[in-house]
Amino acid sequence: MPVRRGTTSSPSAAVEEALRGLGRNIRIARLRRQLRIQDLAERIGVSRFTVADLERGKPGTSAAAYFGALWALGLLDQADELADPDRDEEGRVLESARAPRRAARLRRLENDF
Amino acid sequence: MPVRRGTTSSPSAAVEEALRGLGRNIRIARLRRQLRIQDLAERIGVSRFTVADLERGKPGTSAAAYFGALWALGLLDQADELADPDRDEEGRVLESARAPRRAARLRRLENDF
DNA sequence: TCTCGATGTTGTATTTATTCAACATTGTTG
DNA sequence: CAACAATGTTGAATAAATACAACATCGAGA
Repeated sequence: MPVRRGTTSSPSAAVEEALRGLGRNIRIARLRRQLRIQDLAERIGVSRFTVADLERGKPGTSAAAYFGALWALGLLDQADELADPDRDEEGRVLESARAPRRAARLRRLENDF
Repeated sequence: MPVRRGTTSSPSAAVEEALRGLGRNIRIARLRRQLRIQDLAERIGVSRFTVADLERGKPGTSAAAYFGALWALGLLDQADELADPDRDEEGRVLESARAPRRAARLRRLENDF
């Protein structure tokens, strides 16, 4: 009986789409820099097959391969903004709604939201 | 003799750092939403161990796991900007400075690295 | 203190990614 | 057209990710 393997067997459509888009962008950036797949692979430290996979947006390929490609293309700094807490408006709202700014020290919270 | 495995054996320091940062951001976003590791894992479709790995920034973890976490947290749309060709100034300059389309010739030009 | 829930840690089994060779396909240039 | 370069494709071997159980740790309450 095959063990359930959610990651690669059925990632959500949104994730697949996002990874395909990222792969396309990486390929465009590589071509603009006139690098062969082999060149990019050597800079990252993987085989040309892995680079080909990642340019197709293969979900199971390691995050290090994708980020390594960004690094080799001089685009890694853009990754710092991903899920940046300062830009996570929803998260900030949720947090501040449950952790009052000042008046929480006098008595413990009794509301259960 | 062990086969060379660049991806996970020695990703560049910049990539490791970027992935650790992404993992930290994902963890903060999860905590703000009051989700347990287990909750996030179920939404993504992986085990709690994989989520724990990705929050530590483990390089070898699949891109689908990272992106799945972003998706589960409602942060996946930010990934569209990654390596966006429209924002790749260097790439655009390189391309416009040259007429042809594909990376066909030029093997003597990139001797850096 | 004790219990409980969440998370960390470790060892193992299974599934998968990764690599590579060989060959096919495509595109470019002479 | 012919030759070459880049990339695509397939099948097999190996290394690694993933899942899981079991146990440890840690903090919050009662």
